[in-house]
Amino acid sequence: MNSQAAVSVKRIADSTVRRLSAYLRFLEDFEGRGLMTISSEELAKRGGTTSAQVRKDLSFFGSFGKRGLGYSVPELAGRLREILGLGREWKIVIVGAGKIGAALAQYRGFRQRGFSILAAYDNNPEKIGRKLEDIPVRDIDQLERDIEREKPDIAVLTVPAEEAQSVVNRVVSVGVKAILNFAPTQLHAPADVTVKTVNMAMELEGLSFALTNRE
Amino acid sequence: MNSQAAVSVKRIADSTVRRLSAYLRFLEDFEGRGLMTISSEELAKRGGTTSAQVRKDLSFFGSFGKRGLGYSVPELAGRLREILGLGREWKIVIVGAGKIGAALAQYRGFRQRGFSILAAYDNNPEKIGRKLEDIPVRDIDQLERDIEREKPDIAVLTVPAEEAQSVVNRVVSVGVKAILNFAPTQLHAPADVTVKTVNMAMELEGLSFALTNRE
DNA sequence: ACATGTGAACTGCTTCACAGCG
DNA sequence: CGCTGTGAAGCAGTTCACATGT
Repeated sequence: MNSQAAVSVKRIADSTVRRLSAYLRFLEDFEGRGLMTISSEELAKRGGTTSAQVRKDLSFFGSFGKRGLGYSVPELAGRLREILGLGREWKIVIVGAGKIGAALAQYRGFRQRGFSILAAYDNNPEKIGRKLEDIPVRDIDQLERDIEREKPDIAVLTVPAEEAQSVVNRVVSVGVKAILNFAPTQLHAPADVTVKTVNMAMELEGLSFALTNRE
Repeated sequence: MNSQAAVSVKRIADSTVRRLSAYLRFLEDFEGRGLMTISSEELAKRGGTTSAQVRKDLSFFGSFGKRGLGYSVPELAGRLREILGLGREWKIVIVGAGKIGAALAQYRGFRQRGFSILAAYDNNPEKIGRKLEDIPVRDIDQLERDIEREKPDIAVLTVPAEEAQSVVNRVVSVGVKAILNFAPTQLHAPADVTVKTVNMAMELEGLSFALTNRE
């Protein structure tokens, strides 16, 4: 009934997208083992959720299963890649070539999923001109010029908290619409810019809370 | 009316705890600037939420404000530290001394909030016996023995995805009740063990989805 | 017979709106 | 009067349960 792949008729919840991402990982695992079909129940068990949740998540995008049978592993994997926008290559710049920036630059998970790192930026003259693995470290003064020319899709922020908002303003001013923030600070950006923050301090405090408040 | 500090009468939502953590950060910022009181409205603006949300979040734990005035910055900061369990020192072990493990070992945010890293563990003989900054890298074979002796509160996992579940099983078997997982995989643990996962691949896919599905 | 797809019921987080109190 | 604290209302995400299709 619904032939288009990624129709967001309704607004899709963040939690749903995260689960789709998890399902895709399991499917790739199953694909590697040569399994051809999988049920919502099996997918649910792996992902720590329920079969109804799996079916509901998928139903926002179409009807990919066969009643009485389950889902075709390769087909569903393909559909999920389409839905998640993993069919194309996304270009990334890393802003901040400190410890975390360097670790990310060398993280192989990026490439594996079609994320290609163009460059890292820093203001430290010691680092500018060097390479992280095979990624050039450039002067942060070039940031806007380079972005306008190379049009990266995503900016990854690994600068100190105090500088993060100013970097957001700079990359947004030259058209970046997606930001992955590792600085432990709340960022403000226009509504058409998606910001995801990974905040280790916050996660640790969540663990501290959990350890403290259980009877 | 409610004299105890951290009474979880109701189950506190994860989202609430994350916001409390954010409020504390802002309060520390205000404290540094010598400001003495703050309203729920100001706290909300900074945190990208609403004043009602701030008041509701705090109301789960008591009545810390003064009507017509707002909150005392130092008092509220103290209360939040108490609620989040930041009054004491938490002991951490890092399992996996790869790029990310090394970056975390050197991350100053841990110490600042009272998280003290005891050691890192790896199975690579090249790394065992060395130090990351001033944190010893030990043989992962010692993991259980050391945990039983040193009783760390939190295990941070920076091992490959394939090994993550087995490390969970090992640390849980010797009493660890809180895990911060950086491996891109779904982990299963007993109900009394809190697991938080930081999954960069998932965040990136969330950005990919957002970039793909907007009209 | 079996597993999907989906309206309906439910649960729980967020927002509203105002009473309460400094 | 101003801002907190909080029941009540509203809304969104999850779970239920069953009709549907193979």
